[in-house]
Amino acid sequence: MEHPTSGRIILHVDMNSFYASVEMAYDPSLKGKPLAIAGNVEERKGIIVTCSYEARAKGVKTTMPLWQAKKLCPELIVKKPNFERYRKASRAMFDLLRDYTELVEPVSIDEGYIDLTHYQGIKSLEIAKVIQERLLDELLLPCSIGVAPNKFLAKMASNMKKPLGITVLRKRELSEKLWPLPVHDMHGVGDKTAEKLKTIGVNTIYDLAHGDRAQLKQLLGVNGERLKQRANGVDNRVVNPDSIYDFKSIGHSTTLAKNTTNEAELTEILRKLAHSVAVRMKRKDVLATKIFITIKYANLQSITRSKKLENSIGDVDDIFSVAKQLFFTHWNEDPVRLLGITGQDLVEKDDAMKQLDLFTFEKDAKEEPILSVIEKINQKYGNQFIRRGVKGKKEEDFSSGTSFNKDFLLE
DNA sequence: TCTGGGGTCCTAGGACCC
DNA sequence: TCTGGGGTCCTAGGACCC
Repeated sequence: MEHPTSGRIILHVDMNSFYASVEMAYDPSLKGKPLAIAGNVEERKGIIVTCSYEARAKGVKTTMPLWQAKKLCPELIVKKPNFERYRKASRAMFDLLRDYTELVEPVSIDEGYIDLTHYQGIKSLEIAKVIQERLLDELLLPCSIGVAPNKFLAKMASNMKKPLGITVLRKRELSEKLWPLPVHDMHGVGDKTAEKLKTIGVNTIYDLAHGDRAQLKQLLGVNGERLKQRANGVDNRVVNPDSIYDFKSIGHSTTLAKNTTNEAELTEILRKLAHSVAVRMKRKDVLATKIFITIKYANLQSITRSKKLENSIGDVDDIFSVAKQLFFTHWNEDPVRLLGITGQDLVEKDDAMKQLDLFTFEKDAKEEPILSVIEKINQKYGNQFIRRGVKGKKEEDFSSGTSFNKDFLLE
């Protein structure tokens, strides 16, 4: 019998500067200009979330404070994020991918894996080209695609040519295409891990691929062994279209306009956060068995404190009461910069009533006065871009607005 | 002159149990 | 009459990703 994870063909589709591209699709006059999406600078949330390639050319980067970006690029056009738009564009994109296979796994709002192993007739590279062209022609959205025998290599491949690249990464090409890269470029290796690896002389992916297994395990735990495997092109994770239904926590947090020690103010923020969490839990028909709070102080140090509950809860008042108790037990009375509440260990409240957030009407979402990308496309091409749903559930009108469980993930 | 908000997975120590 | 060894649960925190 064939091994389920051998000889596969996996594509990783990664949208290029997604939020900025969606804004350009809405307003073509923005095309070719340095554009950044950033939060509210008055409320200290003015960091760059995404920016166009024209802005990147001037040195503007994700997470950079707005003032710094403007210094580098005075003509920078700045827009606040419009998540409703991005979710619509995201759905259109995944629907387009589902024209080729049901084996589509969204990993965030703007990227996903598809498994073409059993695709009949056409070469995978040809399909990648068609997908890229269609996303650009029909949705006006550019993407990069990686084609490889597993998820890790597909992810690394999609990253190799941006924007609008297609990269095929075969096992036999590892030494030439993957191994020369610095180990920090690997998906799963951040600053801390790269720093640790440096101490044992691992600087490139080649070094990691040939590193001592026991030494890596001692340094990084199970992650060390896994990273070595990945560096050698081994990754057996399957493409799972149902992973979007699998959520483990629901949380909200907010950076305050000003640091504060005012108890009434802090209590009020906790109440609002509890409300947001409760609304989303209710929408997904789940209850939480564990409540977490996050407190970030002025020095940017944050702490989390949690409470495991006897009975799972979902009601605003219950969430608020647990969060408030946690906060006033653990708060050191220093000025607070950020507060967050998260519900974890989620259980289904009522299976029969369960509604998947992906297809749920969002009552509090504002209607958009201007036409969405999808609506524009549908006017132009007819309704061919509203496609079948997942698991036989009927789709609702796009204009109603939709939510996506990995909705606020960034680029 | 500064660092958002949404997540996932892993580790580690202490309590507790057999 | 001097301290095994395996397991689970709870809590806190680190690292990483988009």
